[in-house]
Amino acid sequence: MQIYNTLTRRKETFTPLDDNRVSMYVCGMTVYDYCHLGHARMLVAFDVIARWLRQRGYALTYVRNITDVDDKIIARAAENDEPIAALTERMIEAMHEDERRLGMQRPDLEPRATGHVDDIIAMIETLIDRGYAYRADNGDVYYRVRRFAAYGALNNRDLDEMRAGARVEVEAHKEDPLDFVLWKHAKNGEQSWPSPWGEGRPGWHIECSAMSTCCLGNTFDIHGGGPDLAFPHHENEIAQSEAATGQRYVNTWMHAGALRVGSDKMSKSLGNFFTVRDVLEHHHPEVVRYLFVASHYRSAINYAPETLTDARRSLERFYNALESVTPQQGEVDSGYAERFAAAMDDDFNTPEALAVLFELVREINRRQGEDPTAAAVLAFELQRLGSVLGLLQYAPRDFLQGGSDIDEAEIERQIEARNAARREKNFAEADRIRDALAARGIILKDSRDGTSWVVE
RNA sequence: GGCUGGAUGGCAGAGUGGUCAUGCAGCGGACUGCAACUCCGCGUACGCCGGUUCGAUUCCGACUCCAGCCUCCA
Repeated sequence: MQIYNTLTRRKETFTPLDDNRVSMYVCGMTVYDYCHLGHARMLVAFDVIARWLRQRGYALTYVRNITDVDDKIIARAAENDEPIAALTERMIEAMHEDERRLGMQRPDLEPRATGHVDDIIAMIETLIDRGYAYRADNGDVYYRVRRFAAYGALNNRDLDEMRAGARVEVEAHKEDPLDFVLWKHAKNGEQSWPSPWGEGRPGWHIECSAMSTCCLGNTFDIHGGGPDLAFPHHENEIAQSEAATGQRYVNTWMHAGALRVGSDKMSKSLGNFFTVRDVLEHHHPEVVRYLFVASHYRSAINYAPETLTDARRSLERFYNALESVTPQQGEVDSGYAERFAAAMDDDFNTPEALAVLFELVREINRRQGEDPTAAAVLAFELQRLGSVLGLLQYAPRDFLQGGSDIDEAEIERQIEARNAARREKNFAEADRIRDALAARGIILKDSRDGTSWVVE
């Protein structure tokens, strides 16, 4: 299997540290608001990656953290006038619901920052002991970036050049503008924990170092995250962990591509985001998932509401094929599965894998007439491979008819009336009924077995 | 300015040194009472300029443009 490694900027043959066991840590959400589509894109990307690693027979431990202590959480809780824990619990629950609806498998572990404060403090103490961190006179603890020689390796950055262009605000307590905070001293009654440096709370970067090491060990196989985390977050994690343990931190770094809106990245700070729950009001969850899987996980996706309409049409092709056959297990040409696997083995090339599935669809449709059994067996294969991507999980009829509050019995009555008219060769009346339904977005499909309908 | 990545047919989106991506949309045909679904067929796509090569969209170099990161962000 080949995986693109951000660290080396090339595809590499993937070899786990421990035989067939794979350890993967992905940076998750800061839970102060609902997930938006950009988050969903990243979550789906790593869901597919996790699914394929397991499909390939690896015993995967997938860890994704939850950041439940942070400036924004504190600010939002104050804004809402609610306790921090109430806000974070609410958002975590919402996130899980979004995930469930998007057909995601849950990570094996979801450590929370607040549950690992002791580990965080211990790691900071080690860093101080080793000279990589210092307590400033205001009670903050900072990481001494220049002390870590390899700093910048993940992003191919040179410290001095960064400094030249840096718009780092003057922070009087830092020894160097590049230093970043490990422990923040508590200000007037903020949520805080006792520490050797006084009451305070962890900085953002340290929690991931502490939790990943805690869950997966000093060195593990894969570390992933969104496109905007490579710098500085992941760079800082490497600095913290390798300074603290003296060992290599991560072998393979993976970053998902951005989701853009127009020409901008979708982000909370730009305010141009669509929440997952809003989008799911109008679109089937699998359509959203298809949109992401139809692009390679590393490339940017330009989101516009129309892109989901296109995605739906493409998915309909799959479901149209599945609707007319009853999938059935049996001997099947392994060519499709092999090409599908080859695509997925090549850095999780889902667009290529989908192309194989579309070819499978064509063969199913072609065979239907003369060899229904072969078609049924191929349909089973289609569903099996689709499920690896988390697709084709719905009953075809439900997918094709879904999406609105329709009175099915009433539709059936209309269809019966139309078929009666057709039997009497009263095509004017038959067409009138069909057009009336079409005006409501309901499309009829006549076949040998009768008339079915789908929502446009 | 520095660092990364990108520019493929109407749109989306893979890929490759020399016959095919794939999907949507479009066009022609088949099926159908007519449609829808489906099937068959069609469209001289690879940003620009050089170079290497028998041959480059694919390799190399320059250029133009776009995006992300360099600050909290998935």
